[in-house]
Amino acid sequence: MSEIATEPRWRRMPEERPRQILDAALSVFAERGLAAARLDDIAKLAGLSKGTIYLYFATKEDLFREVIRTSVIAFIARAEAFFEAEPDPVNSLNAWMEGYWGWLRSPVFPAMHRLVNTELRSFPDLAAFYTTEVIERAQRLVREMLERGMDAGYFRRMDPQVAARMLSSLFVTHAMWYHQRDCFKAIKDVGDDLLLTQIREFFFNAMRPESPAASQHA
Amino acid sequence: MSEIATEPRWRRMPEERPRQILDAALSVFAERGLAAARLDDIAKLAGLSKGTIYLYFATKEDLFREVIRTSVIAFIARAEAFFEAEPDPVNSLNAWMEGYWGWLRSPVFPAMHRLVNTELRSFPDLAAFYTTEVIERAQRLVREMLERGMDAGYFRRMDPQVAARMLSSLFVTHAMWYHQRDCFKAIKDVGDDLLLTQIREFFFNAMRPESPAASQHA
DNA sequence: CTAGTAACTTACTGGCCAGTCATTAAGCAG
DNA sequence: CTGCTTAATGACTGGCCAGTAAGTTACTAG
Repeated sequence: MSEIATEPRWRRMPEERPRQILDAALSVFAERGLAAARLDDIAKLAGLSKGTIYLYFATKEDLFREVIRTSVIAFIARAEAFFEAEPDPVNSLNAWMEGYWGWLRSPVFPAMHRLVNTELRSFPDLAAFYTTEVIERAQRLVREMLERGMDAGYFRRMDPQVAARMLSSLFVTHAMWYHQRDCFKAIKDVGDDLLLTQIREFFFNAMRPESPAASQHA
Repeated sequence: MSEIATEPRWRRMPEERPRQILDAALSVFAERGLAAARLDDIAKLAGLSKGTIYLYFATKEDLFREVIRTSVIAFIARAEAFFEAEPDPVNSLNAWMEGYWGWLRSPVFPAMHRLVNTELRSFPDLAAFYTTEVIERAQRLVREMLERGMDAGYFRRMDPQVAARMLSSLFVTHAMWYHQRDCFKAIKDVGDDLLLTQIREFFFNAMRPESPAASQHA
């Protein structure tokens, strides 16, 4: 009798729930992995109860699948936006690096990477989709930028496919380390931007044209 | 009374047990991951009972620690010993690359990498162990080789820590792709040795001195 | 104000599995 | 053969957590 009913203990938000759950799930999956993620933790982070999750998703794996699917779609949309930008190879490559690095640092990537590396065999449909629609598409674009850079004399001549692979290699690993900075102390003290700069400079150094006078070591 | 006692139901083999358990554990950890690995499965594969494992290892994590120690640290220790014996930076670096690449292609690595990327966050003490005993030790070794190479003028001057990180980055990612060749078609057609050559050449190109004329700095 | 119902919660269940311990049996010494 | 030591077993326990369902509350139409 004393208290006025100010706030209800919970609200009905059937429209917003799926989005809230997916966001929380992504966060928890990214941090803990699929097996170690607790649905109670996801519920708590989303500000609702575990039972509510089961109103919108049938099982834990179903939820995981949906998280990945929506994240991939978001990534592709963003990547395509980058690709429409510059025709200049160095500018577009720099823009791509910046955008790629931004995406890699988002919580989407570690979950994605985990799926690819560990849980791929459980989701064959997602595996095929990811390979053709994400990896090969991105690789082709980078390769084209590098080829133009070689034609312009900005980069040394080498197999552009290999060069694109090397660039991806550097980015992917550094992104994984970035997401585990507390474990990998070598990364911990290095700022996000500096990390990108280091990768870029290392890559550009590897790609810089030969000096007129050739020098070799045994 | 009918059967002649031919074989005992089990034998005493206190010397062989640890080795058997570690082998089985590596195999199961590789296939299922740390959290999903069942000690009963490990016991079954090793041909003994779960209780026996606890005669030799205190906990599951302890077993994992020992698996890591025997499979990885032995490799690093060998490399360190080799590095002591071979003072020439380029020779020792080439030897390191060859040995590293060989180890990365063994089934030990994907298991290790998977565990580190997906599950180590859930086991902080294991993470700390892995960081200090594996990563930092290997990184220090590579860094010292690179520093000597810079001092000798073989490599351009740059932060040796960063250079070591870049080298690791290239190797780790390529190893993962190598182990998933059927998914990553970019790697599929490239032979093992060629892959190593590509990585080595890319890295040496990134590290080659700015100007060949000015490579006599001590 | 009052049902009615859809959204949400909470307390519970059942299965799984790391770790334990009382028991069994291999191997050996005398 | 006998008795002792200890390697090894396997049934058991206790806790954790995905998934469930009965109960509760917010909202709404009349």
